[in-house]
Amino acid sequence: MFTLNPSSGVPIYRQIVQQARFAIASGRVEPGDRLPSVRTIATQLGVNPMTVSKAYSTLEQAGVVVRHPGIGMVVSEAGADPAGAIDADAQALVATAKQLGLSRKELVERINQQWREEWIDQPIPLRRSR
Amino acid sequence: MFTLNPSSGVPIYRQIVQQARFAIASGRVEPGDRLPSVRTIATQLGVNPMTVSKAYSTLEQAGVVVRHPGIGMVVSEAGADPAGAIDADAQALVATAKQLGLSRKELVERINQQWREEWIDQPIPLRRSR
DNA sequence: TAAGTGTATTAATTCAACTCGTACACTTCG
DNA sequence: CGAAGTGTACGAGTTGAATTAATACACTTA
Repeated sequence: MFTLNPSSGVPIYRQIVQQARFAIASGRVEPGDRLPSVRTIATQLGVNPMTVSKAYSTLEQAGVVVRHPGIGMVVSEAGADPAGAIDADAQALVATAKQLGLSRKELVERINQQWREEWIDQPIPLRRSR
Repeated sequence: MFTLNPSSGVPIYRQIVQQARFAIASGRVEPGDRLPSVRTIATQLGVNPMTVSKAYSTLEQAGVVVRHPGIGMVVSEAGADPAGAIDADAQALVATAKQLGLSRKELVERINQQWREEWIDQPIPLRRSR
């Protein structure tokens, strides 16, 4: 379920978080489903269980999964909504914009402009099952 | 023109950048105006000229000011547009959104929602002249 | 009770960010 | 030209957060 890209420079636990999020956003994993156990992933990837745990904690804090003691991490209903994943970034952006006296309209305009631009590098090479 | 807040934890050069930006956004400094020289500010704040230079380089890269060799840093026309100050944040947000498969419309929707919400704490205690 | 969950604690390491000292290239202006 | 003013390249020191790991623990299930 998870694959590491050691040369990417992206921390292991972040790669796990992103791949889990993507698996959910793409519908490959649905609300109510269990994510693989910490030790399963740790063994598979050859990393420490704590590293996986940190990834799971991050997901839990983001509301993507719910911890079920003795059972594992289960994808929450709200977790299926990818919009929640960007709330932190969005909040920071809006705060800065307000501080600078930008109007809501101007901010949205800026977002639209950014949307159109091309990207230099993709964050993580994900292989979509197709 | 500039004041440091040592206990804020915000790096010196960033404080300079932000205060300069705000001075411009508020109209206290206008396009065509010169910013104080590196050494003037360095002496005033008791920091190294290079630290101030780093702040100025940041502003130049952001298009807020233009370097005039032998003269100093001059506020550019485009620099008066505060929208440029949020480009970095906006870019990060858009990148995340795209990666998660959000549509442009959904992203904007989220921004609008954030805009309406109240804030727990203001990022920087700024005294608006009123 | 045995085997499975996730995690608190602690420590080692790494790495980027930040700041500074110094010397330099450059432009202006008398 | 030369003095006095611009900003900066280069190198080094320090610090602090982020990352990962080893180990032992609390908990639930069956």
